[in-house]
Amino acid sequence: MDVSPDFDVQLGRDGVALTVRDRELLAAIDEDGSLNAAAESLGRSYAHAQRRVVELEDAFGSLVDRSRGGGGGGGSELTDRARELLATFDRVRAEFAGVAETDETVLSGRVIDRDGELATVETAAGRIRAVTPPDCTEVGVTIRADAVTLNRPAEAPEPGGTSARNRFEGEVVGVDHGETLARVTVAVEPGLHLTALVTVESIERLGLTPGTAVVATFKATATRAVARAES
Amino acid sequence: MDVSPDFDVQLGRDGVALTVRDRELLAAIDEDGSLNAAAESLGRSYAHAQRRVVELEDAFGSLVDRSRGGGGGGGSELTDRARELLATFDRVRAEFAGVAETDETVLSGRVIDRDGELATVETAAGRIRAVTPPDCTEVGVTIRADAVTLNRPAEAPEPGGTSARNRFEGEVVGVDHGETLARVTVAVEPGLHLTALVTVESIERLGLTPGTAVVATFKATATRAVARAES
DNA sequence: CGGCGTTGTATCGTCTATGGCACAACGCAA
DNA sequence: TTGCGTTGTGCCATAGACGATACAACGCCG
Repeated sequence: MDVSPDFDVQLGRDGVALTVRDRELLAAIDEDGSLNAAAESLGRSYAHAQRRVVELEDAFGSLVDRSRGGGGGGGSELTDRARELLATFDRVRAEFAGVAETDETVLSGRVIDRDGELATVETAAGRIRAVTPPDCTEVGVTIRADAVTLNRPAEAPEPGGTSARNRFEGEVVGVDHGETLARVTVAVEPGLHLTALVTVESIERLGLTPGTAVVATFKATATRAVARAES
Repeated sequence: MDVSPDFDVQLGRDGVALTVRDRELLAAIDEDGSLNAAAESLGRSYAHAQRRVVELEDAFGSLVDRSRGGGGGGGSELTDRARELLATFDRVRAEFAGVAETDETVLSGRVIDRDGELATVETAAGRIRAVTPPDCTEVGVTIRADAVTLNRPAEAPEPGGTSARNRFEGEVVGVDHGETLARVTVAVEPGLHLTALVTVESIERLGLTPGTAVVATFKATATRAVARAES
């Protein structure tokens, strides 16, 4: 169907949400040294920017040290708290961006056992442990490519020795080289592929080429199931 | 600082974005069998709902089979494509929700080597391979708890045998039991903790209690660095 | 002491998203 | 043929977000 997932991040606190727009504003204040110049350089109204800063400080605490009068008329500067806030915003945004970018393999299956948030799902590829919402049996299981680690069969950890609850033996059927990252397609059942995102360094180290036998492992806590329309 | 990350998902296509609101609308149409009743039950205006459906179909193709006149005056029904769209929307949303929920450990460090998207970051815990944006040396590395797998030292995969590029030996210092999931805190350096999200099943299987020696591994492709303010 | 560029504050106009409403078109059933 | 509940369409009202403008307060500096 070819849709592109997109997202908006916000950092919430006390009912106020710091959005991308706010992030830009704070960054511009940091850059320009004054609330006025920041609004100007962003093409926004000073009045609104000022009100917004007050609003944000109401919820997040002191963010901008503002002073009026004095040499040059005054100016503004970000507090350490504001910088910290920007940093966590960027971190969160980077995480989300990672999710939006990396592709995933989706398997449909049926919940055959459940224990709180965790369920065992029977799929065409075998049984998968995944985080599952309550009250659903027909589910789609999504496995993000960056969550799948590939191991040489001889050195793959035994199920009892690792916290990776899902383990599938398979054979590499395709390697899609990027510059430094590569998508590896692993056949775990005839006609059933799992894709893993690994570094080209790993490709070379493990000697991954079509035909190579590998063991793919991924954690139950990194695997999510969602209810599937029973149409 | 105690902020709560939040997000809005959308599925984009041809410049139109299918939002949560649209998802609700389509679901209501599916439920109520008519566009009219759907708008009613959602407390929205029919006019706007109808126009929105047309807008969406402009971008996504046929979504709602609508018929007017006839027994009961007509009615509407979702197409298979619409159902598929809802399913992928839910999957994407579940992925994002997972990211927003699971906590992460953040390490600050310096890029000491770089190869395209991938960089080696020197941190207090050691060297970490992570996906890194271009043009930054002072970075914060974030490691999501659900991306960290714990292994028994004896059975931990050798660096050469796995695609998990990051590997740290440490000692369990805390286990925060949930119902079926648990957060395990691992000290990889004195005073430097890494948290992993694992199932309680794994806790028992690996015998994880404070003092247990473990090897924590996580993939470079699941680890992201972001530029840090050099204040 | 006046100038200057800033911060604060109030008010107004605009744009956009949305609900409210009116009315035509439709097609089956009584 | 009439009634009915739906879809389709146009127009207006409302609310919120935001820019534009104006003006007071501030405090160093020449």
